[in-house]
Amino acid sequence: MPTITLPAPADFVLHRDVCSYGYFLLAPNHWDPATRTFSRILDLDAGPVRVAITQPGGKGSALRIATSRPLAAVEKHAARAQVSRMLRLDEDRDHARRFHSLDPRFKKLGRFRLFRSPTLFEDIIKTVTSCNVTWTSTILMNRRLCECFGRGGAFPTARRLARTAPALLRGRCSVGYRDQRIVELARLFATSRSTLAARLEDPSIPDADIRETLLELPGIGPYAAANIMQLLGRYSHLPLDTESVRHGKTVLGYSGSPRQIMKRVHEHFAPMGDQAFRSYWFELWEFYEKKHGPSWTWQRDSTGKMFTAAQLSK
DNA sequence: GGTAGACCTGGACGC
DNA sequence: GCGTCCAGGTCTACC
Repeated sequence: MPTITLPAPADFVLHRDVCSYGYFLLAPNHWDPATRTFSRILDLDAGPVRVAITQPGGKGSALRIATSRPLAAVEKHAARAQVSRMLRLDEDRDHARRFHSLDPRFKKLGRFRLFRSPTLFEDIIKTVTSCNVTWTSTILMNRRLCECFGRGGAFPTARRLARTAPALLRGRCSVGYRDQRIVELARLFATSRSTLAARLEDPSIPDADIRETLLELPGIGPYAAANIMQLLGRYSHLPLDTESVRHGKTVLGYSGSPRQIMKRVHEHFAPMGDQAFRSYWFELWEFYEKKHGPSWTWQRDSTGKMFTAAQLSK
């Protein structure tokens, strides 16, 4: 099998940094706990390719990317770029230092990277499919999106979804009333990619302006906007949802209405400033891992389907 | 600015 | 196997 290599930052640990956010459990992503291999289909210009990523040399060593077919030089470049985005290889020691100086609890484990998708569009659609549904439905929607509309099992591109009838999307992928919103989002990214995506990924634009832009998009409310912001590497806002309320009650000991608890959770993490989300998230993640063991041991079809609090309470 | 109700689906539950 | 209820953010209408 053809392979390419990708240098990793000195503190990078594949199993820890892949299994750091729920999206590693969503199609087309696949994590094999037994071999500690991350695999998925990437959609490259010349066609889809399956990649299987390992880190044979352990912490800080280069990543080995096995590909299902030989790649031309330009494709290797594109594959490396997509993998780098997914694994946040651009976040280096300075990011870790900044976060761990504010919240030293996670320094020993070295946690600060959060897994994301190879493209911003996939991150946004994954966020939309996680709104107002249980986690098992999110899993199902993403699987069907890849099966029905992705080239060779890849996540569908904006261009593909932009020319999909909403009713077809609903019928095949069980996305419900999100059908129209997903198609509208796809059209925005397919037709104005150069402006919208570039704006959202422009680090020189202040958080408040990015948030405002996100809130104008169909299907994106306060929760989704904050989540997309962390996926963009902006950690100042908290995506507060029912999980946050559960966390506020059970871990932080708050009581009151969901609204009151959310407000207190927000205030609790406010001192972390631009690192608030990382502090919040890894505290939440630690809670899940106490219940189910390290996230890199979770089986996609068992633990991976029921790690959230709603399932835990049953 | 705050709030009630509709939007869909899968899963749990009772019969 | 069927019907009912519930969980889950966003959006719109209304106060």
